[in-house]
Amino acid sequence: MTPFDALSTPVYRRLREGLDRIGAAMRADQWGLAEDSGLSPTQAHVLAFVAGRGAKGMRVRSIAEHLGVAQPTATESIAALVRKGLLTKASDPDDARAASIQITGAGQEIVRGIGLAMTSTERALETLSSKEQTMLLHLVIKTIRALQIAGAIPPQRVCISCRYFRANVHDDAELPHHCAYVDAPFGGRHLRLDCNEHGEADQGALDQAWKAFSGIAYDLPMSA
Amino acid sequence: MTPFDALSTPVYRRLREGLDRIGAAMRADQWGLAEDSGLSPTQAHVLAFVAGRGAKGMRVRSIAEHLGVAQPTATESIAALVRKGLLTKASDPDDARAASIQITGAGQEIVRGIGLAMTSTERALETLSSKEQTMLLHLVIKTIRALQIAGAIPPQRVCISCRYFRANVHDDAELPHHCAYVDAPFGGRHLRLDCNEHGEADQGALDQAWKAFSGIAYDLPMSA
DNA sequence: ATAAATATATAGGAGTCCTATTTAAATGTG
DNA sequence: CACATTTAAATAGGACTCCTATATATTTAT
Repeated sequence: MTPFDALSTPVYRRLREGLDRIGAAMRADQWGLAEDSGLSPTQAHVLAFVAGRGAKGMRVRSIAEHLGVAQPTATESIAALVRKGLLTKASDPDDARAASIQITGAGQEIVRGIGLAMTSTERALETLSSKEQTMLLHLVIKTIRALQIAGAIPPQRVCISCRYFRANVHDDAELPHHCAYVDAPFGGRHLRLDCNEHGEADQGALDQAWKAFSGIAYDLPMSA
Repeated sequence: MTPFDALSTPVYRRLREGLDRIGAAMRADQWGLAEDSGLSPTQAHVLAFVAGRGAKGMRVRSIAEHLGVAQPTATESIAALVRKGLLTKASDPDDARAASIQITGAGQEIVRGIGLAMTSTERALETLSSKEQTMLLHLVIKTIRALQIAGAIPPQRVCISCRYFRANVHDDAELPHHCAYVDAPFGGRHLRLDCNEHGEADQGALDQAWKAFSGIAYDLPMSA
C-alpha cells in the first residue's frame, strides 16, 4: 500500500473508464460507417453478427442478447434490414413460434464493403507493437470469458472454450497452440473470438485448457 | 507467415470486435445503472464527465466531443440534467456566446451513488490478476493516446502527457514512475486517465516520457 | 386437456442522435 | 469603424434506439 493507492480510484474503475474512452471513438467510427453503408450502427451490428454466424438461421432473441439490447429493439432493427433486402426472415420449420433470420447476397455485399474500411480505432490498435497486440488480445479474451461466465454476455465461440483447442502444446513460442479441427499449430495472435468451427468443450477439458492458456509467459518489453 | 495467418482476420479487426463485445456488456451495465439513478446512459456519462472536471465550468462543445456525439445531442442531455437540478448552466463571463456548465450538490450526490456500485464489466476486469490489470491499463492508455494523436478523441489528461510525469526513473519495479506534482513515486497501476493536476508537457518532454514509458519490460506470466 | 414456459410482435413513450439552419457574440480586416 | 468570418450554442425536424408492458401463438410439461 503506497500513498498513491489512497489517492487512486481502483484499477478496475480506471480500466472501465479507459475502455469507455475507446468506446467513444468506436461510437463515432460507427456513425462514419453508417454514412457509407446507409445503415445505423445497430443495424450494421446486427448484419455483421448474422453474417458471421454462417448459414443457419438466427433467432431474434440471440441477436438481441449478442447486442446487449432488449428483444423489441432487435425486432425493430431486423425489420428495417428485411425492408432493405439485407436479411430474410422466415418461420423456423422446427419451431413455429421462432423466426429464422438469414443474410441475403446483398447483405453479404454490404458486410464485405464495411470490412474493407479500417476504422480510426483499428488504426490506433495498429500502432501497438505486434507483441502488444497479442497481449491485448489475450487480455480481451480473458475479460470476455469472465463476462460470459458471469452471464453478462451470451456464449461466444472463442478458442479457449473449444473442444478442438490445445493450449500451449508446442515448443515454438510463436505458435504454441494447436487446433485439432484443422490439425495445425497456431499462435496467440490467431486466437479467435467467434469461430464457425467451434465445438463446446466439456467442463474438465475446459478447466485444463484454461489453466494451460493462463500459464503463458510474456517476457516481452511493452515496446518492440 | 503461417497457414493460420491466411485463415485469420487481421489482429486489429479481432481486437476491435473483442472490445465491441466488452462494449455490449458495458451498454447493458449502463441501462442497469439508469434504473437506480434515474438517468439514461448518456446523461450519466455527461454528469460523470462534468463531475470529474472540477470546478471550472464546461462548454457544451467539449462535453459533446468527449462523448463522441454531435453538439445538439449534448445540448439536449445537458438540458435534461439542468431540468433535474443536477447541472447548472450559466453564460460564461469571458465569452457571452459560451455556456458554463457546472455540477450541483445533488449532481455530485448522484455521481457518488453511481460510483459505489460495481458493474459486471468491472467485476470481470477484477478477475484478471493484478499484473494483468496493470498491463491492460498500459495498453488501454497507449491506445487512447494513439486515438488522441489521430484526433479521433479529444485530449485526455493522462499521466503520459503531463509535465509532472517522470517515466521509469525509480529502481523499484512496483513504483518506477514519479509524479513531480505530489513529489512521490508511483506505479503502473496508478496511472491516471484524466487527472485534475495535469499540465500539458511540451513536445520534447513528451517524446522523452513516451519513450521511457514504452520501454517498460513485462517479464510476467499472464497468470499470477 | 390444461397450465406454464417460450418466441416474437405490438404499443407507447422517453431519449438519442443526426444534419441543417439560426442566433448571437467574438475576431479579424481593409 | 464597418463588414465579413469564425465560433458557441440553440432550434427544428426526422430517423432510430431502446425501454417496459402486454398480447399472440406455439411448444412443453403435468
